[in-house]
Amino acid sequence: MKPIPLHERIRTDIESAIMGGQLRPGDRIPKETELMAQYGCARMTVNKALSALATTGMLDRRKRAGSFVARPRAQSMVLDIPDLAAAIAERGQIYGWVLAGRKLIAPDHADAAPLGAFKKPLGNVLNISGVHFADGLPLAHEERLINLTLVPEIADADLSQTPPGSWLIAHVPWTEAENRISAAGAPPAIARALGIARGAPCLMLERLTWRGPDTVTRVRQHFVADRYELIARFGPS
Amino acid sequence: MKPIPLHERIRTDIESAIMGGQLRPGDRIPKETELMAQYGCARMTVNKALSALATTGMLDRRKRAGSFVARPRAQSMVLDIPDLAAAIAERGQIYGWVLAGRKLIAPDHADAAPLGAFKKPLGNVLNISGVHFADGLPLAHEERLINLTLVPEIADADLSQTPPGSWLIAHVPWTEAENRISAAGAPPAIARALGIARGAPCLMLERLTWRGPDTVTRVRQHFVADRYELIARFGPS
DNA sequence: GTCACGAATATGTATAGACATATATCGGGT
DNA sequence: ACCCGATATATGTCTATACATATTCGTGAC
Repeated sequence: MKPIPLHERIRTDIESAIMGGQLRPGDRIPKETELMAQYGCARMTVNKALSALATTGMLDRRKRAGSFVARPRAQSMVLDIPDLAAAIAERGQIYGWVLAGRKLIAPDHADAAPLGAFKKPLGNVLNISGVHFADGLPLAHEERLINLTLVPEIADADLSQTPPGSWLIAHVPWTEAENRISAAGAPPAIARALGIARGAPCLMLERLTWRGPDTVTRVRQHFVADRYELIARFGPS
Repeated sequence: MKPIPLHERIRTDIESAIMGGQLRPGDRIPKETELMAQYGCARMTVNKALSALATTGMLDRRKRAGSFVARPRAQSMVLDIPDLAAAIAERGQIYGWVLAGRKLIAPDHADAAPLGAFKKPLGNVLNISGVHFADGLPLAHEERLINLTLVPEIADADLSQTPPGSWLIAHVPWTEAENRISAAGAPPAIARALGIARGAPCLMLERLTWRGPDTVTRVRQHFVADRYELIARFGPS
């Protein structure tokens, strides 16, 4: 039917032995030559399997000592932060975006500060704000700063049709990003835009995106509390 | 000085070409035989580099067609969800835990339902609630269900000293976990425990942990809004 | 023109061997 | 007892080769 590659079989064998508890953290697993004999294959094949497990952090390999089951490290999970338009469409709702504000900020203005952390010569900054809708209901307010020096083309984009996040994801590569996730009461202006009470609980997502040493954009999104959640998973998808 | 493995150099070369924008999504990269000539090495070495890039989702490889720079998929980031005790200690604060409630729930009770999703024979369930403190200030309320069938030893643990999360992370391996992150207004009981107003915004984290097909534990934490945030990063740490 | 089939091609998997490198262990000297 | 260096050992990297497999592409039949 489907011939599973041998190196993959070795990998999953060990993986499930760890998952199932037969191999516990700190335990030593058979050395490459032993597995090689056990599976009747070349060492490179075993090595490929074990190297893969090592890079995913499931094994700890030390020369001369052997390979050991890694102790449960910091619980790092994969968090999918999708493009909002795509995420809403995927869950079968109709996406909408209303541009509320668009203005240029001089590089020395206080509001532009978050983008200027690394490199001195900062050009003009574009400030965008608007609201994301799902099935006509306000879902999130977004306020964004965009470094025009790095992304001059966006000055010509029609951001009343395409939300800036979707535009950027399709046009600008980035090398590094940081998301801060917290909760906050809705500030008056945002509460008004979202049609909720002042101080009503919101999920706040703040993302900074860099390309090399330069900050590309910073976005701050306020989600209406019970209309959105982020999901982070770990394990066999 | 530092002999960097060749396959790693090839990998980082291509990686930075993508990051830097010289290679754009959809672009085709040189075929293995070309890179092999360019670096003067065997194909296996090139293959190792490209396979690694493919498994991290940076390349899209198709037989006969070639290797292509992957389009920016769902922006998946690494979210560190640390043990609270460790996280608070790390940021230089004094950690505290107060156990508020501890009771057994019969397997057929409605409250035990979240743990019984997969496998029928569910034993007793332990219900724990308490509050985490940082520097004496309430930080988070926690309510947890623990599957006693999988973790019978915890019945004897002193959970008034050690919070259940720290105990579990040290004693129980898990294979899969899911975190849901949202915002919510504090319910009355939790608001009272945290010393905040009813309905005050909270960051809510709900985590389900499995071992194989069995649910190990479910925890629901309410963080006081301005006292905690989660950070997810992507890129060169 | 279009559809089916075979050939060309890029990647996928695997092998057997070689040398490199880090380090745990064992001796030996003080 | 302690420190130090030699040695054995397990992994790390790389090569040259071989065959498998999935697609694309071109060719030819209809």
